[in-house]
Amino acid sequence: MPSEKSMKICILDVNYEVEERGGVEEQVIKILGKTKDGKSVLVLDRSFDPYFYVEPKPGLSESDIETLKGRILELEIEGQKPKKIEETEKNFLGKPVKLLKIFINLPSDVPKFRDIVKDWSDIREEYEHGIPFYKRYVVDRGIVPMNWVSIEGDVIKSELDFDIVIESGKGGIKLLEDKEYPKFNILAFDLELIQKDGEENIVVASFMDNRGFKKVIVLAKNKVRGAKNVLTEQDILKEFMDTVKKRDPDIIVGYNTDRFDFIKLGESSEKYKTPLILGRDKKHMVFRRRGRISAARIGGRVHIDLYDFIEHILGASLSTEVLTLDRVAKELLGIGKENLRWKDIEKAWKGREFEKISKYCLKDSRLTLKLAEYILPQIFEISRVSGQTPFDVARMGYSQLVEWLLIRKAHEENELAPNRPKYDEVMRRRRAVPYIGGYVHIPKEGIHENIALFDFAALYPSITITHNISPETLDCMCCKKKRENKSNMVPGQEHYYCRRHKGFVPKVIEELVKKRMEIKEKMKKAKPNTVEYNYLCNRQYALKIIANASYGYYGYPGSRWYSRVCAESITAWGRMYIKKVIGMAEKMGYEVIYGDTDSLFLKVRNKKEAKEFLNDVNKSLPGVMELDFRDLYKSGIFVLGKTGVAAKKRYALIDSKGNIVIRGFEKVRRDWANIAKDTQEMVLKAILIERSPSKAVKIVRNIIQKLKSNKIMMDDLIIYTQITKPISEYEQIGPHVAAAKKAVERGRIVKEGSTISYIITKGTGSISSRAEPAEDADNYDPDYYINNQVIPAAMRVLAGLGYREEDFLKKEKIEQISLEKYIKK
DNA sequence: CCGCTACGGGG
DNA sequence: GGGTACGTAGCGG
Repeated sequence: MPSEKSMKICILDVNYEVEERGGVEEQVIKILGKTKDGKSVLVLDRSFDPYFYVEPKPGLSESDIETLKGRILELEIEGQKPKKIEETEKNFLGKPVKLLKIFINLPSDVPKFRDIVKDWSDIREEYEHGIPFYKRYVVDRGIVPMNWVSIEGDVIKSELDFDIVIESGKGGIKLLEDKEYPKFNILAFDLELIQKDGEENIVVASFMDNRGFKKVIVLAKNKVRGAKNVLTEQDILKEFMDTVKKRDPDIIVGYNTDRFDFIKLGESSEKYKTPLILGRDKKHMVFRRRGRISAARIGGRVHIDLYDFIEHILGASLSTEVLTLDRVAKELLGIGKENLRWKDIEKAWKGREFEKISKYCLKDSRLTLKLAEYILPQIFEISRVSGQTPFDVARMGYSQLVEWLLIRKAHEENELAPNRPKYDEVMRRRRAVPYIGGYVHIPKEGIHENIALFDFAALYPSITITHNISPETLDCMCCKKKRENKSNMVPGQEHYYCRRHKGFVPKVIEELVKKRMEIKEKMKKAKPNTVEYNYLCNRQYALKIIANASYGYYGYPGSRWYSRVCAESITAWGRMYIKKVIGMAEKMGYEVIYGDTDSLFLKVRNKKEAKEFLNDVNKSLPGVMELDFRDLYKSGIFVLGKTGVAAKKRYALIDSKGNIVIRGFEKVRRDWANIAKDTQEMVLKAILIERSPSKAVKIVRNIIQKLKSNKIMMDDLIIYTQITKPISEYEQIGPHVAAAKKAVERGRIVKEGSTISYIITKGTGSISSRAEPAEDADNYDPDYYINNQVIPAAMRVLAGLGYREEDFLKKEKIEQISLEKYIKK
């Protein structure tokens, strides 16, 4: 007997499924929640129907509209007819539009009905047909994930692994004020795999959760200290599922688990015909396709791949440019991985050092858990601001976050969301001539001392708000006649923005910026490192990143609210403001070392001078525009990126605490030989730590000499590249393909997915023709490694110090370049 | 110059 | 599955 009940839950996830009930297919919304006392709750809601809009051709008479409605209602697809039609009116980019809202029985039928009506002559356009059903649901019902709701409904009996399953319906779910989160069970895991006989097997799995639990499962005949040993890979799989079930996590976290660990678990499950059941719904894990990456979904739990979030969102604000678990954990937590290289894991495994690998694996789970405890609160706050589930937030880019927020706000404001651009339109936008971006004050190259960094707080959002930049306020008719536009003309352009009506996008952004200012005020009163302070900090971070992304969204080719003119207007005003500040600095006699878009580096004598400058500037800035002082750096080098063309952000600084801040130098990828990676690292260190460009040059010359005289180990010359399709399918024979073909001719197996290692050897012809599998190569081409590997890697750093390629190649001694030359006194 | 191909994270 | 969502760089031709 179902019993009626009311409860409060914090919503962790929303999803939907199609179920068969009495021979009829029916969609059901599934909400995952958590009560304050730690119970897992599944809420079922069958009261929401999918729909989309069509806009009849303007000018149709009322009877024409009635006929149209009748024709739509008579449509039939596989026995299904539209449920009903409502007439409604919404605003589309500032103008009212009459619409028909067509309700459909099944979510997957929406595109089918839309496909039929899209060619009808009495229909002008269809809208909001591409919005996933569960997203439609949360927007329309005003539900915000990671917030508390009250649920009225019937508790039902269930075989599933939830503490409570409840059926609710329309009006049964109400949003409450946000409060502290309940305590979630968070389980981190990691796998180790070993390749043997061309096959990859899971050999170790480790877990750690936020309730003091840890576990390692190892494939080994004998007992391994600190681990549970099992005899087969299938046993690892079973033990893995058992552990998840017993620990019953709300959130499962890992690092790169969408693209690695869950794929491997899935393959293993297939190999042993063992269904991979990890969810409270007792169903098999599924991959949900999301463009380039598929996301592993586990029913009734939230799988968060921290790497996905770091790659899309957090990475931009880290100083490391390499987003490995080791580097990210070092930067955020101050602890890195066990010092064990990839190849060493294999060696350790072959050497039967099971304990060593267990420890290594468990350390990764620990780092992942600690990282999750740091990062999840950020994801949760972004969920609250954007209205998207943590599962989606962790996998979205900046543009998607802005887009879904705008879609939600559009619904609240009775605005129609513009359609996504079609593929051809995206391509057209992508190919369009780039517009002028931020202003770059060409760096004074070399080494400088005492540099103060200033930047505008949220320059582009402030401009968007101050100048009311929105597609529907652009060159509006209402201001044209009255000539009110004069006060809001884009610098250097013939466009203006409305001064009478607030635009949709600026309104949304202003709300974010105002909320952030309130939070910033609260933060001043709160004690650092308390729960309250950290929460405020994460909330302001969420508000900041979404507000800051709004400019990029106007110019993002896939954008629904794409407006190249708006994007151009924002950068035009941005250039005006930064130039104004640079002009002021110069007038006051400061040397401007470098400036880019919203920031500038000034040479100052001390902090006091920097603060005085800041005060003077801020007195002169209008409205919400504000310059901030970031830090005073002891020294730094500035480098022009690509010479001639756009100057890139490349600089390295030593801050007041002695930390090195590097921008734009790193990133030599794995398809480069070790010799190139190592040379670049040595060059950077010589400059930043020893502050000796001449030593850096000597290092490069030294490596080149060694390459020429055959003194470099072959191992350091190997280039690793993956073969991503069957070899016969390659149209272009790059070096890695040529090497793979040779390996195959010699009887070795190179499949799709193998990584081929090769060396470029001496001889004539193209680079490809001289690529030999590493194990067959008995010589190497010094010129290739000098010109295509070592010099380009070193030049990334040294180009800015005035060196040219020839300087490394000259036979004669290069003139001594002293450090003094680069230090501005 | 264009178009194809790969990387990223993980092991 | 109301699905098909990156940005950049090297190399061959």
